[in-house]
Amino acid sequence: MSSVKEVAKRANVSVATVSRVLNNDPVVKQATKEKVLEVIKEMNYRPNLLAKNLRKQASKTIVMVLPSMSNPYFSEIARGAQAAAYDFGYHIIIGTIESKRWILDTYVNLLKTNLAEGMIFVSSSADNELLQTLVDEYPIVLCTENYPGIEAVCVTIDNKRAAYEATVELLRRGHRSIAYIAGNRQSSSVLARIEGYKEALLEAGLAYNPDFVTGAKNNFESVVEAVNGILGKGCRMDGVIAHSDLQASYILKGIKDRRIALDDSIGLISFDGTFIAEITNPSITSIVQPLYDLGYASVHKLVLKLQGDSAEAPEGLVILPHALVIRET
Amino acid sequence: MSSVKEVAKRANVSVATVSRVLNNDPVVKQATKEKVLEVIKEMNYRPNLLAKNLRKQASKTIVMVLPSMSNPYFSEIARGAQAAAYDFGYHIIIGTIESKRWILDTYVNLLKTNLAEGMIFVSSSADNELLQTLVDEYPIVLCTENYPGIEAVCVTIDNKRAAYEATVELLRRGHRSIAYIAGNRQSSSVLARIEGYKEALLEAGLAYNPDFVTGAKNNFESVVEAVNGILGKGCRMDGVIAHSDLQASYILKGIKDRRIALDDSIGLISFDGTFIAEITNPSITSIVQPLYDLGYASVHKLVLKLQGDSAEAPEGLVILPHALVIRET
DNA sequence: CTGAAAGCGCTTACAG
DNA sequence: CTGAAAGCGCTTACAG
Repeated sequence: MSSVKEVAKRANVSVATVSRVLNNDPVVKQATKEKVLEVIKEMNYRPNLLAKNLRKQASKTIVMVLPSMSNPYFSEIARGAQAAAYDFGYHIIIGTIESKRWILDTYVNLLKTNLAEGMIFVSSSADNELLQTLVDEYPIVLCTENYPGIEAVCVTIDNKRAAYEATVELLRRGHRSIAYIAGNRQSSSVLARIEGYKEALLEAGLAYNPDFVTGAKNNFESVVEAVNGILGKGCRMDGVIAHSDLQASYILKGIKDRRIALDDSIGLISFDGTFIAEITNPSITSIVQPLYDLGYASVHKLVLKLQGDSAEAPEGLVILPHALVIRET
Repeated sequence: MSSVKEVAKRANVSVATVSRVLNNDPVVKQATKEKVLEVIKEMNYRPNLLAKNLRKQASKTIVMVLPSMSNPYFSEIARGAQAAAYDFGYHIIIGTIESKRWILDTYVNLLKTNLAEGMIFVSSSADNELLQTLVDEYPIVLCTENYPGIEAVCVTIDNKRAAYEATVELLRRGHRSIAYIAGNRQSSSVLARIEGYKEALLEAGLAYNPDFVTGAKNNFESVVEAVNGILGKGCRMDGVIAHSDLQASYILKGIKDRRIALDDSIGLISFDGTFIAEITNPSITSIVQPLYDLGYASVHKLVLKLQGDSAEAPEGLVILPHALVIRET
């Protein structure tokens, strides 16, 4: 209810002075400052940020879009992003796309209507075309998924290396027929991971057989279908690398339900390392991604861009470390 | 970059007319409207919502706070809330508290600085005292968790009834020593559930023994400790009701890891019915909550409040239906 | 060190 | 049906 005007009147100063106190302008005389602060407290005054934002032409708000929240993979990233936004003094709006274009548009509109200053795309939340037009006009950061041809900072892990390590681990255990259940899209991370998988096989003197590689959506039926598709080609497998913990958990469930003709003693390694990998039976060996840090770093880079700190202006790839954690599979 | 002013100039009308077109004021002559719309399109003009918000003294934004996102329980609620916000033309900021007071304060500040118009508290995201002061000043809706003495709409399920049904199911199967692993706090939902559990026992002619009831935090160690706490009192149990799917999954994990001296053939029923209950082995029988609907309805009620539609002004409890879904435990 | 005044980009009562 | 003007609550260059 109260405004700078009323505070000014009560404190016997001008609105300019109140504003200066509010913004910690060191030019204000100590005594004046104290009086104003006292009045502010006494009136329980809070500045109207709607006005401040308009005047400063800045919302101090960023948005992060993710495919969904149902996978704990994304919630961890969101958690890191939230912490970073707070640390750097920004508001953050976290939205899930759920594969619906109109939802994505809602968030993009925040940018277009000045309600947000920059945006972070996690995983494959948008297509190349949209991304290109946005990158030209607004500060954008990519998290997890790089887009070929798009000139934007991308914070991710070394997917190729990680898949390489997972494959090497399975080979080390003596597995020789390793299937790769990839993500749905031909995204850059999927491609990089398959590269790493391939490299490890070749290094071990094994042939790369495309029949052992297929994609699956993030639901039980699709994963069962994917594994059975490989099996159906007459391929026998003794190891599997899965695109996510969730996918791996579906494989275990499929095996248990006899929907998949495999034994759960199969070598199984998944990406992500969320708590999902720990609550299944058997628990799943996985490539643990630094999810919190990926979210945090993405926001950090975006803030750097917003503040136009050209010295630290981030460009290109930011690679964060992953780790292979051995569990029961 | 462009503003109503520039659009007005190009269309040879006043800014007032442009604004009327923007807001679909039917008073504008069709021809004028068309011309303005054309210029808007041609200039690719988007209104600056920072200005509109200030002028209208409304941000068209609501905030929903949840304890965390790591439990899919909360992400489903958030999903419903997001959909509702879109349907009713509001922006929504979804924040997770992570048990940190400073994070909660961040979101409360959105209210105090006019950046948000109303707030939804999911589960126990705030204490009674804070809630009371907020309810006095702002439109507030509670989701999932009712607070005694706080006069706010609360959207939830019939927790007592649900726990009653879960207990009856276990009794029906012949279980006679049923433990209740509750949530951490003495919240109203926990209390209601214990009531239902108690009622079912008494109806079956069994005694209610407080030794069989204990609380646990949402992590593995705490749940193991809770179950072993009951076991340590010399209580033998053949059935367990758990506060959440996650807790139930920890119990199964504890049994498998031999940290809990029970067999996984134990009767186990959990609350929530998220996908967690499906990926465990064995899968968990649970009380399925209408999570998406709880989120959706919470936003709907809040919007009703904001629009001051006193006819539909919501008051008191809104109870949504739950369902007992039998799985393997 | 402080104040008067302009202005951020909209909307809306008022007049015509 | 349309326009001129005031005003939402701030911040900031300018003058003193």
